[in-house]
Amino acid sequence: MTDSLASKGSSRAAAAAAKRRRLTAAAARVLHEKGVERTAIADIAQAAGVPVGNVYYYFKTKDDLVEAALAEHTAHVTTLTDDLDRIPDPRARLKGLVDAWVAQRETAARYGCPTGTLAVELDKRDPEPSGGLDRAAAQVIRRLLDWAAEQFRELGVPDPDGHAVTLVAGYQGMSLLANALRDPDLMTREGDRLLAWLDSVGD
Amino acid sequence: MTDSLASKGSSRAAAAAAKRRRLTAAAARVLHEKGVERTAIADIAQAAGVPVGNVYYYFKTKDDLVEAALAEHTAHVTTLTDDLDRIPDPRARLKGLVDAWVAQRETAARYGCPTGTLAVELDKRDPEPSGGLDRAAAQVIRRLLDWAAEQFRELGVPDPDGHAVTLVAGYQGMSLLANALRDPDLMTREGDRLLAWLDSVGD
Amino acid sequence: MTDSLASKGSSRAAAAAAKRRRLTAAAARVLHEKGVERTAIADIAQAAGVPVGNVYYYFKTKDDLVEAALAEHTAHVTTLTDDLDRIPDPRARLKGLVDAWVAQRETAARYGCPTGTLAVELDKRDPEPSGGLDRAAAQVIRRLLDWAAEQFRELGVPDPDGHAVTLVAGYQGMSLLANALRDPDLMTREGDRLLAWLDSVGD
Amino acid sequence: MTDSLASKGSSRAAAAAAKRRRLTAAAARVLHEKGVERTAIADIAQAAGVPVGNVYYYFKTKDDLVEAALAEHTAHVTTLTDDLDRIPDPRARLKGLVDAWVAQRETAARYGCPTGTLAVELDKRDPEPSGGLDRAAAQVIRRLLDWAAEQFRELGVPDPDGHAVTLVAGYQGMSLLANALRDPDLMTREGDRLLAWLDSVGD
DNA sequence: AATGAATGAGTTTTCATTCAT
DNA sequence: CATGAATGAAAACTCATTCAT
Repeated sequence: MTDSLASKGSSRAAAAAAKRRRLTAAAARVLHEKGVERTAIADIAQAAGVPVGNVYYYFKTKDDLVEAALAEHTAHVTTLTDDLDRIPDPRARLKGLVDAWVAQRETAARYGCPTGTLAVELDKRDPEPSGGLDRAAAQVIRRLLDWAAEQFRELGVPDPDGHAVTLVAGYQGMSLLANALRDPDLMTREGDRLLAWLDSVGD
Repeated sequence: MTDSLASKGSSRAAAAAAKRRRLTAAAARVLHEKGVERTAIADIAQAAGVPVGNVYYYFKTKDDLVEAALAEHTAHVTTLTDDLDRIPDPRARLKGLVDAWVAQRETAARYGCPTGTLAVELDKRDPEPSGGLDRAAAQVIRRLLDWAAEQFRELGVPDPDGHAVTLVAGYQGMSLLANALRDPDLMTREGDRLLAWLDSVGD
Repeated sequence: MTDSLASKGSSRAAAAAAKRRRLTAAAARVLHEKGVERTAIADIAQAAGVPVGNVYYYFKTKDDLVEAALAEHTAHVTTLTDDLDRIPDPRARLKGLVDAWVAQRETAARYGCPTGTLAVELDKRDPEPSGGLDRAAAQVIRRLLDWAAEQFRELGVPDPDGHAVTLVAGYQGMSLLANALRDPDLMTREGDRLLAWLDSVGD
Repeated sequence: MTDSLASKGSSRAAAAAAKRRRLTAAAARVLHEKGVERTAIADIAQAAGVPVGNVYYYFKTKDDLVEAALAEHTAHVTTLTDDLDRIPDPRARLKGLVDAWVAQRETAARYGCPTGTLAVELDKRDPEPSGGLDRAAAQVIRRLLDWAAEQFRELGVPDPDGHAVTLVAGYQGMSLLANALRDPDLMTREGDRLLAWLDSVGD
C-alpha cells in the first residue's frame, strides 16, 4: 500500500515532468520557427496539446518559457559537444562540429540557427543588459566558444579564443545568409570552406 | 498667380517628401534599435515628429514602413560601395568595406548589424516565403554579395561568389557575436582577420 | 477660415476634455460603489459610454484612473471648503462641514465615505508605501485635516491639529459604522454629537 | 482494536480540526494584511502550510474562508471583552478596551483595524445587502457596540447605545487615519482623548 | 478528506489601423 | 493631405474552483 501510494505519487510527478518537457520542447520548436515576439503562449500551448491556462502552472511567465527553450537548445549543444569529445583528435572534433552544423542546413535555411536568432531577438527584448534572459542567450554562445577554444588549444594554435570566435562567427554568418537567401546549399559550401580552414590551421 | 500656386504646390510636395524622408530615417533608426516587433508606429511617428494618424498617408501599413527602413539601409550600403568604387584597387575596395564595418563596431555591439537583425526578424514575420518583405531583406544582402563578388572577380580569384559569401558571412557572424557578447573589440579583432585574409587571397 | 480651423480645433479639444471628464466622473462613482478591486476598466468604460480600448487613450493605466477619481473627490472637498470659507465664523464653518457630511448620509450608509474607503483599499493595493497612489489618498485626508485645523486655530483652541484629527476621525468612524450597519440615521445622531462638541469647544 | 481505531479516528479528527484552525488563523492574518481581493486562496494555503487543493475540504468557497477569518476576529474581540468583564468598574472596563486598541497601534497604522477594513471590503464584495458575508462583518461591530453599550448602561449614562457608537466610531476613525497617515502615535493621542472622555462621562 | 494538476472565465494592457472633421 | 481620437482584436497573466488519483 505504501508502495502503491509511492508509485502513484511518483507516477504523478513523472507525468508532470513529462508535460513540462513537452511544453519545453514545443516552446523550443515554435519559438525557433515563429520567433519570440510572434509566438503567443497559446501557440506553444496548442503545439504541446495543453490548455493555455495550464501553461502557467509550469512556467510563471513567457520569459520563463523562453528561458526553458534556450536551455533546451543549450542541452542540444552540450549533447553534441559531449559526443564529439569522444573523438580522440581535436581537429576531428572541430570538423565534426562543422559537419553537425551542415547536417542541419535545411532547418537553418528555413529558420536560422536557433541560438543565433534567439540571441538577436532577446537582445531587443530587454533593453537593460543586466537582465537574465538576454545574458542567457549569450551564455549558450559563450559555451560553444569555450568548447571550440579548448579544441584549438589542444591543437596548439596561437590565440585559440580568436580561432573559436572565427569558427562560431563563421557558423552564425553562414546560417544567417542561408536563412536570408533560403539556400541550404550555402551551408554546405561554407561548411566545406570551414573544414578546409580547420585542416590548414595549427601546423 | 499660377506661379505662386505652382510653387506653393511644389513646396508642399517638397514638404511632403521631407516628411517622408524623416519618417523613413526615424523608422530605420528605431526599428534597428528596438526591433520590428517591439516598435510601435507611434514610436516611429514620435521619433520623426509626425502625428500618428498622419503616418498612414505616407505608408499604408507597418510593413511598408519596415520596407522603407530596409530601403534606407540599402541606400547606405549603396552609398558606401559607390564611395569605395572610386578606389582603384579592388583589394583595397574590399578592405575599405571591412574598415567601414569595423568603424561601426559600437553600434553593432549594441544593436547588431541593421541588415542582419532585420533579416532575422523579417524571416519570422512573414511565414509565406513568397511575401515581399522577407525577400526585401534578402535583396539588401544580395546586393552586398554581388558587389563583393565583382571585386573578387576583378581580383581574379576563382569562385568570386563563394568568396563574397565568406566575406559577408564573416561580417554577419562577427556582428552577431559582438552584439550577443556586447563586445565591440571583437569586431576589431575579426576585422583584422578579414583584412589579413583579403591580403592573402587571389595571389 | 483660420477661425473655422481654430474653432474646429478647440471644439475637438473641448470634446476630448469632456470625454475625459465623463470618464473621471464615471470612475469616481463606480470605484466608490464597487470598490477599486471589484471594478474592471470595462465597468467604468460602460458607465461612461466609451469603448474599453478607448479608455487607454485618456488614462494609461487603471491606477491613473483611480488617481483621477481620487482627484475628483479632492475637488469635491475643495469646493466644499471653499464654499464654507465664505462663512464668517470659524465655528459655523466647522458646523457647516458636519452638516454637509450628514447630508450625504444615504450615500455614506450605502457605500461609505469615498475618501475613507478609497484610502483603505489603496493601502492594500500597493505594499510599498513609497508609491504615489497610496499617498494620494492620504493627501485628501490631510487636506481636510489642515482645513479643519485652521478653523480650530482661528477659534483659538489649544492643539488645533488634535481637534482636527478628532473631527475627521469622528466623521470617518461614523461613516464606517453607518455603512457597516446600513444605517443612515447613525450619521444624523453622531453628526448632532459632533455639532454639540463643536459648540462646546474653545470657550 | 476498536479502541485503537477510535483513537485513530479521533486523532485524525483532531488533526483535521488543527488544520482548520491553522487555515483560519492564516486567513485572518493574510486577509488583514493584503486585503480580501488581493489575497489568493493559494496565499492563505501557503501561509498555513496546507496544499491548495486541500483547502476546499475545510472551506467550500473563498467567502467561507473570509467568514472564518471574520469569526476569528470576533473571537479575539470576545476574548478581550471577556477579560475586561473581570474588571469590577464599568468605566475601567471601557478604558481597558481603549488601552487594548492603543496597544495595537503599530498594526493599526500599518494595516488598519482588522474588523473595520474587512467591513469596508466586504461591503463592496456583495452588492446584495441580503448576503451573509456583508452582514457577518456588521455582526462583529454590533457585538462590540452591544458590549460597550452594556458598560455605559451600567455607568448609568443616558443613551448608552449612542455612547457606544461614539466610542466605536472614534476607534474606527482613528484607526483609519492612523493607517492612512501611517502614524501610530495618532492612535496614542486619540486614545488619550477617548480616555479623558470616558472619565468625563456619566457623572 | 489528500493533493498536484487542470480548467476556463475574467482582467489589464497594447496597437495596427481607421475615421471624422 | 492633417490630426486627434476611436476601435476591436489580440496577448499575457491570474485565480477560484474542480478533478483524477
